[in-house]
Amino acid sequence: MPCADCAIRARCCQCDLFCTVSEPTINERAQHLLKALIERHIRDGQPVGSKTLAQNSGLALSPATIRNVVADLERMGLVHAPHTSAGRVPTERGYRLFIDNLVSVRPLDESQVQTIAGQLDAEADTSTLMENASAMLSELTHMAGVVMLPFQKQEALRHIEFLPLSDNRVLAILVINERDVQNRVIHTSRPYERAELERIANYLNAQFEGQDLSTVRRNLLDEMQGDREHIDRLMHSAIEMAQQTFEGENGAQDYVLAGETNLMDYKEMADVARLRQLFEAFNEKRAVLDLFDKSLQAQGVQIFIGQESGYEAFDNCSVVTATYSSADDEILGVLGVIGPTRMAYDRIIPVVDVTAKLLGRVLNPRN
Amino acid sequence: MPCADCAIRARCCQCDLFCTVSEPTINERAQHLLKALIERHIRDGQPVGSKTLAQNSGLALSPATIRNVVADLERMGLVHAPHTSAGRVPTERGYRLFIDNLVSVRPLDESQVQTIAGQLDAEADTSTLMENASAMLSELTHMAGVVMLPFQKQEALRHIEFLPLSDNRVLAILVINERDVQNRVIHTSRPYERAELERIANYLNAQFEGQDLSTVRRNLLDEMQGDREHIDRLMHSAIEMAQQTFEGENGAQDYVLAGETNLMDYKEMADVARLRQLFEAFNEKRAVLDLFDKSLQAQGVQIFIGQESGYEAFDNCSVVTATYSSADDEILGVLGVIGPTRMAYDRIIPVVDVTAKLLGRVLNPRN
DNA sequence: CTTTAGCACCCCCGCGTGCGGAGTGCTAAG
DNA sequence: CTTAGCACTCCGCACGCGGGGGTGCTAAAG
Repeated sequence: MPCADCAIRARCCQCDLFCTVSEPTINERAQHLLKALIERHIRDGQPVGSKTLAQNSGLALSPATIRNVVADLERMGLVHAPHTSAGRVPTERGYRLFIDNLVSVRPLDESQVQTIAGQLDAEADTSTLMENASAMLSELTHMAGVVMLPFQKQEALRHIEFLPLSDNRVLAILVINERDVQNRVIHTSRPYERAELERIANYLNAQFEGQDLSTVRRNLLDEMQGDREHIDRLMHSAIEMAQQTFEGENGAQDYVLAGETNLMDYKEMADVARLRQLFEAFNEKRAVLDLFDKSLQAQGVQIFIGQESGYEAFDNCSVVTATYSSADDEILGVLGVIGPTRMAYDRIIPVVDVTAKLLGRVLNPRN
Repeated sequence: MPCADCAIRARCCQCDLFCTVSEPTINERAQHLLKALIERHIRDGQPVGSKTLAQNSGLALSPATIRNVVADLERMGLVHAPHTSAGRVPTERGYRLFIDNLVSVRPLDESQVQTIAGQLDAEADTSTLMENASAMLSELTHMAGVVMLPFQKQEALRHIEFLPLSDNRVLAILVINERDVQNRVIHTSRPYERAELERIANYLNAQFEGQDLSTVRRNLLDEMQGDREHIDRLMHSAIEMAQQTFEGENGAQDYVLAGETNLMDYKEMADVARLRQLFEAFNEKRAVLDLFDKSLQAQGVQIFIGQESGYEAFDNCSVVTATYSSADDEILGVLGVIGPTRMAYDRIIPVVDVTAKLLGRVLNPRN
């Protein structure tokens, strides 16, 4: 059952990656009750029982009736009772359904949007901007904010330069895209004179200037594979050197994290061992990067609930991401927040959404 | 009472900053017992009672006698009983006395030193080196490792390069001290040709390579006042910029933190609220930087116990720092570890000490 | 067939109680 | 000064108990 009217573009029926089980039909009333139950649980964190639900759902039903319905929901795996006689708590599948079909997102009013926009200073340099965005996300949501650094889609080699260091080491300086300068130390098989390095650099500059970095890499490989009799030693070194230089250039992505400590306030995160796991994941970065990478595949807001992320560290967490894009709708990167699964999605989603849009807009004037 | 034979140069009697109360005389036996008590407590984290102490101290004394002595220690504020009938736990003053006079540091054996040395790769660039050092500290001690970035005392201009950008902008690239690369966009009053920029760079390189930045700047100013023709505003602003960059960097010190999450393992850190405070302090950096700044005043190992640090976030923590220095004993920076006050000082102190020495040695060949 | 009231049951939670263990301070004797 | 003995204190733990919130089932009502 595709959810055509899926208000937010969440990872759901559109992709069969997570939603392997097709939901059995679930009638209007049950949906309404599930929604009320989840909203209630999000509000106070307690298991919610039939009585509260009866008073709270807006439907004129007796607790007994509600018990029957909720029992169905439990059979469907949408809610779960922590113990025999407690109320019900949403399961991950329950949250999934809620987010895909039920949640009523509360759009931000104009003044809030203005506030966010005001925080994203167009004048600041990129990394400061990312930090601000991240800090803002974490502040607005009281959770951890993450902003992945934007891709440099076209990495045109602008200039390359080598400087001799001691001990067979050479400092390579690459200028990419007008203003990005990278430098790294490479180890060579023999010492090089400065003049020699200059000639190598000249050759590479003449040959490759303006080309995309990946193209450069490919071309270098080609040249290596050809006959190479006519390639003199100089050329050979040039290529060897360039090869080494570009090898490390795998576009290692990175992100800016803020407000992790906010997470320590939630009672569902009280377990120090889990907390440690989570913070270690933040440090290692791999999990977050992988997850954000997945989010790149579709534009807009996506949500990973608990185990959907595939990382144990995020087990009791939800991750809400949104891509931010350039004016011509090219995706530049991803941002988002990480918090306990029990989060106020109706507020969080628009915050992430709007921040992403505004960040894209601010980023736009630049290259 | 100055402790002339203070084994490790700790913040103690030498400076009256923290040690305001002069210890009443405390006899040999009491010292021995205090030492045994603290060592025991460090080992198992439990309050230690008279019986354990009797069996453990090596002195042939009955529990009753020991009780008397320990009661004295309590009156002196060196130990403290959590409740009426528990054993004793060292107070901060107790730890202070222990560290200043009693602790028997266990020097690392040669193989351990070699291991550390092996991890500090002299080939790596500075920031990687700092990260490695920090990671190693945290691993060896199972606590949080901190390495403050070294000061750049002498800033020798190694190479300068200009690249024309669009719109009267020029990208200046400076290589300083072998491997530090700085770059910035400079706005110029008129467009420059590439050839022209090359000429300027060549001139600057020929003229000033190897000189200290401030010297360069002075010389440039001199030249500007004299023969105007050769000197370009461009050159001037390039050097100015380099200077700025470095000033900015020196002012805002920074550090590399590793293994914070280790701290989550200690049961004395189980309180999530305190943990949060601590981690926020790590993020804000101010507290750590201030503390490390204080450590710069004296060479060698220093220890801040609990409230001595003056920061609430470190209340149940101790900070063990050591300065690392160049060959000519000029202090380059500080490193250290942060952990619960109940830490194995006899092991931690030499680890920090040796790491600092080795880091200084590795850093030495450069600049 | 659905909804509802009633009922028995279940389980968590907080509270008081009692008990054993560990350690102390005091006292009096060696 | 040191030590044995003793009374005392306090913590931690297990146990039991009662109340509250909530459930599932059943049977009656709509």
